[in-house]
Amino acid sequence: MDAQPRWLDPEQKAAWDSFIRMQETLIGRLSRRIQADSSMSAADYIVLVSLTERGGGRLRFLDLAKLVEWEKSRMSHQVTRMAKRGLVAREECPDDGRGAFVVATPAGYKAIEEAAPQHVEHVRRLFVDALTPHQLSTLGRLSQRVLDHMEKQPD
Amino acid sequence: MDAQPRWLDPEQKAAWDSFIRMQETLIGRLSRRIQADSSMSAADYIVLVSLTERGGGRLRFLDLAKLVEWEKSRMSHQVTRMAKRGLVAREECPDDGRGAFVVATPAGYKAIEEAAPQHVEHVRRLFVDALTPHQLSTLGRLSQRVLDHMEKQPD
DNA sequence: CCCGCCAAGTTGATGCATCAACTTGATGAA
DNA sequence: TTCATCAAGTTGATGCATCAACTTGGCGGG
Repeated sequence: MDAQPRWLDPEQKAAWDSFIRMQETLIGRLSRRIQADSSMSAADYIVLVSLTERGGGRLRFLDLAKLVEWEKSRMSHQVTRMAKRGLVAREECPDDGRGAFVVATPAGYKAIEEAAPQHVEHVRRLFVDALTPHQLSTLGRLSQRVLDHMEKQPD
Repeated sequence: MDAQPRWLDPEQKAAWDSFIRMQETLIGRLSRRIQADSSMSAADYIVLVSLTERGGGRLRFLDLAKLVEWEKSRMSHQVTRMAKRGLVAREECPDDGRGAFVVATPAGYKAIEEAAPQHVEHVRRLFVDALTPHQLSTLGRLSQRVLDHMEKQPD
């Protein structure tokens, strides 16, 4: 009944395997580094970077969620945890009774300002420095191409 | 005191951002697909593939963990969950009283045999088909290069 | 006005990831 | 033999991710 599965050919499979292993290793090492260097999680880091650098330290809940491309539920749980640790605070929105702002606290600013340079160093050391500038830009271009392709595809 | 942080230059940052977004989107969509198609998690899938295709359906615990490059604790929890769902079973090791085998059950085989072709189709559709063969092999080569580089780096 | 609908955000349940602490069995040296 | 040590695997605690169900407030039409 079914068509034969169309497996990847050896070259395709090798490329896919390398990509997957690289990506897992890299992300794993970077997150563990963030944790160890700053006692923040990778999720904390992303949220604080977006909030402070792109949102000026204060954003509506859903704007923040869109910025990092997270579901609102994920963000809500995350903000709850971060608020418990004092990295951000929730504030009411006067314009919209349902709404909420997320605000970076001074401790949040301090944490991100300390963590960011270290994180960048690790990105450099593990990733950027592995490639020539030309190779790096090729990898970026190919990534963007895959992204563009995915956006045209159904889920 | 500290040296100025050496931020990424705009080209580097663009490449890094594209890579990160691509990788997150891709992995996210593929895992959700596996879940939806087969009611297995991505973790279940990886374990079953390794166990059946590379381990002949039966492996010592730590061999399996090494194969997928997981910590033993992670694998132990995962095997517990999978055993509860009937995908694998634990068996005692006669040679080594501490040891344990992990064995794929018939249900495990059935699950992976149904899931694998669909998964490959999604990898093709989202990733492989986004690139020309030449681009794909370039991406594979660059990934491998980053991997090799990371292996030489301390944690 | 009021009612249905939608938008914003929360909550609870479940599964996954990680770390540290623990148990138990193998092993080699005195 | 016996003891210290190490290897194999488990367990518990905690935080993160995802899904579905829920609450509350805004909004537009009758």
